[in-house]
Amino acid sequence: MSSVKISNNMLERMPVYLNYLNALPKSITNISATKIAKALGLGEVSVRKDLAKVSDGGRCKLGYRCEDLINDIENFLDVKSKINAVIVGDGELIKILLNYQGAENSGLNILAGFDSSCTKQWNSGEKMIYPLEQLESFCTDQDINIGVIMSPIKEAQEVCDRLVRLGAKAIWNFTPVHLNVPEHIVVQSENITASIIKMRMQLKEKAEVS
Amino acid sequence: MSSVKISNNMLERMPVYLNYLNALPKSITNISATKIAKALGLGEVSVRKDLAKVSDGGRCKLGYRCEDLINDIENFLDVKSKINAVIVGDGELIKILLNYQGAENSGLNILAGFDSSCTKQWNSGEKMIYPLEQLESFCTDQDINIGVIMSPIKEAQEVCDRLVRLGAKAIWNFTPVHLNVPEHIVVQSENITASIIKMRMQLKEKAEVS
DNA sequence: TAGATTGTTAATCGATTAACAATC
DNA sequence: TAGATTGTTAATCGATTAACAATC
Repeated sequence: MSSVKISNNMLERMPVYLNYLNALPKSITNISATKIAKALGLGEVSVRKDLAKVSDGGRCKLGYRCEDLINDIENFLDVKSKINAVIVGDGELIKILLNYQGAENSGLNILAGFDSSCTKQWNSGEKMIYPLEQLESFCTDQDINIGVIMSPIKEAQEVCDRLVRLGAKAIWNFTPVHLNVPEHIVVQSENITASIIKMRMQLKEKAEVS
Repeated sequence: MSSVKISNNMLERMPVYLNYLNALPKSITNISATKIAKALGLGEVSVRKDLAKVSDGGRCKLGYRCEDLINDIENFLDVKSKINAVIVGDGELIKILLNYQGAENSGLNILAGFDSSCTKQWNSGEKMIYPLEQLESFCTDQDINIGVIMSPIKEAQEVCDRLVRLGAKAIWNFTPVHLNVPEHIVVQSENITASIIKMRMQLKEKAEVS
């Protein structure tokens, strides 16, 4: 079950709702789709449809109980079940993601980092960073679901191949490189450059209007 | 002119093309939409339409001259014209973006960083990081287009307000907070949590199929 | 001419929005 | 009852895909 069909767009809105709901003061116990829509600048009907997909706690006149809605969304997203990840890349970058609270909260359990330019293991806050050579020996004992790639461009594809070989089912790609993977592997690419360009184009459009 | 209408999706594909083309070996002088589509796992017709929107260099049988196509895309995206940005947030995070080459290449000219938890200015590689108090005095001399927010959640909205007051026309938001801004301000939010959840859901779907 | 390619026009698909009925 | 809200059905919009004509 749980096979409610969900669009990518809806999926991206879910964490936004969750974040908004969690930030509400404790004194607010009920919330309507209308209010959420207005607060987040979204379409009222979109929000209502989204919420209806993940919760049946909606009551006429009252809306949803905040607590229940948070729970329903979390259940739907299944953030409580942890999945394992390792990060490969530059030590400083790794350090930031390793200690990023949001990752934990989304159910991502980052086990360790691996830096190609480091020769000794070191402790970055709570988690360890090892030399890249140790990737294989570390992973064989572990069940790795997600491999995070923050490597230099030239190493990205090779690192990707290694992670896939070690059993990663998904690759979270922070490099601008297009990664070639077997068909059954999920690739999620973050594209900082595309974000900058999107902003620039929007700025330009607004400038043209005025 | 230049008012070719462009969808958000297309805009996101553009930097991907650019990156792919730039990575091609020098020996390849011509490339077809078909080949690009195959290499990047995109629809053939999509790519052809995208390219047709930004370039008229397509030749039957030959495709596009790589050099020309790169040029046409760059022109379309207008990455050569620089726009100014400042970053506010944690020093270590700032440092990474400050020295990120991709930002420069996309025409983003980051002037400086501002850290609420630092009391003295320091030099992070090429650029300076100042105490947050100095944001106003620094910006009044400068023409700021984009304000980048990497602050702790609690400070995000306040920092946003300050940046808007100082003339930022766009806010690049790396916090999970929904920012309230005047209507004419562009907000681009990066949502790490949404990315994790998207990956997780895709993994789950694949698991269900098999 | 045949084949590879471009670019366009029409068809399909999916997401958002509008309209409305149902309920407390 | 009136009003706020939910949730659904139909209409609109936009993007992708399919089919095809044009060209070198």
